[in-house]
Amino acid sequence: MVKSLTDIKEKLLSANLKATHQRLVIYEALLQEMTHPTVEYLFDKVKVNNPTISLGTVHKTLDTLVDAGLVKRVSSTDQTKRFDANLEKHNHIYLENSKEIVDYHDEELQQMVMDYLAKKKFKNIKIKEVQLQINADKLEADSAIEIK
Amino acid sequence: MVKSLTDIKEKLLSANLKATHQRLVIYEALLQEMTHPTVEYLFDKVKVNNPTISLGTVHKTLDTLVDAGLVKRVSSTDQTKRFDANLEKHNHIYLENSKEIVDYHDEELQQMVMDYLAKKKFKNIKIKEVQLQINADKLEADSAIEIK
DNA sequence: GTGACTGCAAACGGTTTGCACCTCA
DNA sequence: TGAGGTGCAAACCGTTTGCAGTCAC
Repeated sequence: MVKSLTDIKEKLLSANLKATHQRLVIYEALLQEMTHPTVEYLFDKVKVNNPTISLGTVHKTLDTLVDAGLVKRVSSTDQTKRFDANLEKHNHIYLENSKEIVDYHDEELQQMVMDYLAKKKFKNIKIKEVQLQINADKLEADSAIEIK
Repeated sequence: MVKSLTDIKEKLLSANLKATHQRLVIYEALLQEMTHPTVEYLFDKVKVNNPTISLGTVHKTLDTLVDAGLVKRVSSTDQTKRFDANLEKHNHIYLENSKEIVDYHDEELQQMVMDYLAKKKFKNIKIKEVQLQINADKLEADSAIEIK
């Protein structure tokens, strides 16, 4: 899942983007994140090894990556932008008591819901994708979550 | 679904909130909305008949209503707060091009997904509810959305 | 009457913009 | 070398805050 710098450079070039140092490190930083970081968070992370990078550049770069389809914006309840480098369709399990957010991949479920919705007659809208938000409680405080 | 002013007053009082004129009209305006309006939108709507109301009051009132559990905040991809007076379990259709968020009730779908998930062996978590996020585009700019 | 609420205006904070300089292809 | 990217600082805009005046109970 984690890509090498060469792979990332490849990705950028094939999206017709110049593979600048800033884009490389920002994209790399986002790929390493399992959570859905804010711009500020990525800025702080990247600044450690790239002290001259500017916050505006991080904003612009992330917007560029989203436009290029390399990265997604996720919706959130705070007013800050959050990003996700995981392009695979996946669902989120919100563990309310432990406040964790776990990814849940399930191709079959995805397909089942899409098929169901396709049969409904939705007028005037074109469905692009569905994402399930599962609210749950973790039963044993310190145990790992096992899915499937 | 749309409540009378007396009902709304009742609601406010039973939540230990003073039933001020501003709260009444803001809550009423939100209850009438199907598309999860922003603060600005509600402000403009309410200002027509209440020209002296202030934007800050709309912000404070909506926060108060959320704290009291009368209203929900919905997550969105823009940076503005959006609200929902519908407390029933339901799914959201995010219309990406028009930036609207529309409710989608579907008991059958809800049940189908819950049944599917019940068959999976989730270790260590207890599923409480599922909510579907449907990303879509509106096909005709000024048309109403018709579902089912 | 009093504590809570409103309206106003200033402050705040994340995002965007404009522009001179720089750099990748 | 030139088109496009970066860094910086100012502008922007939705939200929050502080406070004097007002209102619901």
